[in-house]
Amino acid sequence: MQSPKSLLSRRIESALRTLLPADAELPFPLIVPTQNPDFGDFQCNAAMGLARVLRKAPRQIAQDIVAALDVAGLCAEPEIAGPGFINLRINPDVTVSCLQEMSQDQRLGLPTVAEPQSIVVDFSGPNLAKEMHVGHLRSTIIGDSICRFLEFEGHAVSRMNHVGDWGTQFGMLLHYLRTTQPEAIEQPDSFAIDDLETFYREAKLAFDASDEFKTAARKVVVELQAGDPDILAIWRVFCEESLRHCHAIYKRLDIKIEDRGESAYNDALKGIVDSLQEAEIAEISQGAVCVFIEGYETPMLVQKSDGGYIYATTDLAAIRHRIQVQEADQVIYVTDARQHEHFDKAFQTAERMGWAPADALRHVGFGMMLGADGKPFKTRTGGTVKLKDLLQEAEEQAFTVTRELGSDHLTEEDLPAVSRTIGIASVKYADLLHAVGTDYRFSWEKMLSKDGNTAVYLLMTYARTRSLGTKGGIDVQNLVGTVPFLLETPQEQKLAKKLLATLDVWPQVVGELAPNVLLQHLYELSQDFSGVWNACPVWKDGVDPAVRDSRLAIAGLLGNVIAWGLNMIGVEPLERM
RNA sequence: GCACCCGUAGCUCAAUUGGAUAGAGUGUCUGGCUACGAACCAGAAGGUUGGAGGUUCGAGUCCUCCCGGGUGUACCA
Repeated sequence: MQSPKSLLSRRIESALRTLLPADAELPFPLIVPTQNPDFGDFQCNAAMGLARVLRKAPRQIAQDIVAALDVAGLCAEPEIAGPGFINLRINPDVTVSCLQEMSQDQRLGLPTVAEPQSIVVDFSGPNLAKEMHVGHLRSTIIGDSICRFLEFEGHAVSRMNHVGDWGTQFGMLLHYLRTTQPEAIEQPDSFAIDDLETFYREAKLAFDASDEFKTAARKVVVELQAGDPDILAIWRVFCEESLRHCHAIYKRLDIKIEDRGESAYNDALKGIVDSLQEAEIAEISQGAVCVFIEGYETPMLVQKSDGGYIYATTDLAAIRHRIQVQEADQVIYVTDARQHEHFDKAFQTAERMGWAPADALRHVGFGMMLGADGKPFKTRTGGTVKLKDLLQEAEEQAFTVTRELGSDHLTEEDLPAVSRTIGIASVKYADLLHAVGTDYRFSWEKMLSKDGNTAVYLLMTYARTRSLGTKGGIDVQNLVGTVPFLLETPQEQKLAKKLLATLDVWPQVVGELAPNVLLQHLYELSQDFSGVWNACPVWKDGVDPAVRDSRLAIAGLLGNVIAWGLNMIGVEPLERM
């Protein structure tokens, strides 16, 4: 469906076409929402920009635009202000009819893409040698949310877990496993490591303590790379166990992802290097095979001087595989921003080699999670925070807060499940609320605070929309799209316009892969609804039944929007809390 | 050294990609539950957008130079 803004944009576009040469590019954006309601709902700033092109005074151009503009049935008479702003105020009946249309659509008026693509999203990607830690949190949460965006758009999304399942540290781990738990090889089903971190530490201790161990560990690496069946079997046992740990986390976070480790590309690595050399894109320098890239001092190494391959080689192989074998139209990498240079180099190289079309590869780099002191988030003793501990802590704190505040809507038995949801939702929300690209400070206090912009606020708003009908025995969802909207108060009108703005915000969210823009919008919606809640009674004596129905329907629609929005960040709303 | 990112209210963060008076939350102050969820709402105070130039009708945003912080920078990922 068309939002009021897009309806208006079309009219502006027609008006501008009459004033500009046929081949001229239209100014962008045609209109933007006003920041101040005194200026109406939308404003067109095109006149100022066209002043030079048309060699006319901007205010005169604004008048010309207004003269050519047909706003019949859409908005009030445009007003020209300041240097040439054109202010536009949407007719109330347009708001109502658009809201009606939105209410009747399962997708809330949001379209699917005309040409669905096959898109690979590479995210999470922990190293199987160790336990998942906070460093994987942002990639996992942001990556999942991006997948949800693209899936909702109608794309075919492959969620790929490019786990670190290869490399020298596996020699140490596998040899340690072989010596301490030989029965694991015979009975892989019964094998389990309680704590990967401890296991790693113990293996490292053994490695450092004994030259014999070191030699054996290095031999294991060689055998592993040579494809020795016995060693491969141990390797599989270990990787599967480590992956079980990962998927326990994913399950807790309600995240689906498909594992495809680095090792899957082993057989392709030699071919990658050969091709690069044949194409004379790679050359040998200081004994290593390197790709020099314009603008960078240092090359990207694809083969070490000892003949070994490194992550750049694997990433190139993965790119080629994803584009050529998986037939992806697009590959999106969600990793921390520090890897920007690496991916820039890899992407440029892949494009030059014809392994990926231009603009098919995209790196979404996120900032670091910092502690209250502004330094990387660590435990009190300076250690790495395990992801499972962080989630545990979040759930426990949510439990405490939930119980302290109490609820007339919950029984004691509801508490564990509800607080788990709140805890996990809070972690996701606090992360995605921040712009992806920048560092942010992690704060337990803010995240689970009882007031402010938190997951709890949105969840509570949703629960309130759902419970609003109970007093009259009505399910508000049944009224959505079936009763007329009567927007009597300023609060309701504001909320109605904001609901329609969802249609305009969404393209930006998915275009920029910016969850924070979505959450900002949902928060504003919730605030506007709270305003309605306090100003517009539903069950008070004397409320006109038609007004009552309208108010219940708005609550119902808002609930649907919040539920949808939370779903886009991987949060399932609670009916009661 | 070179490259990239950042510097916005006491604190944590936004700012529709160059638009009008830079916005939220928190904290501080004032007020509000016989109406349905107060985990809420209404209002007040709080700013030389690190600094200096420049580009133009208009700059937090673009260009140059400083200051301060972070990250990367040849065989880890």
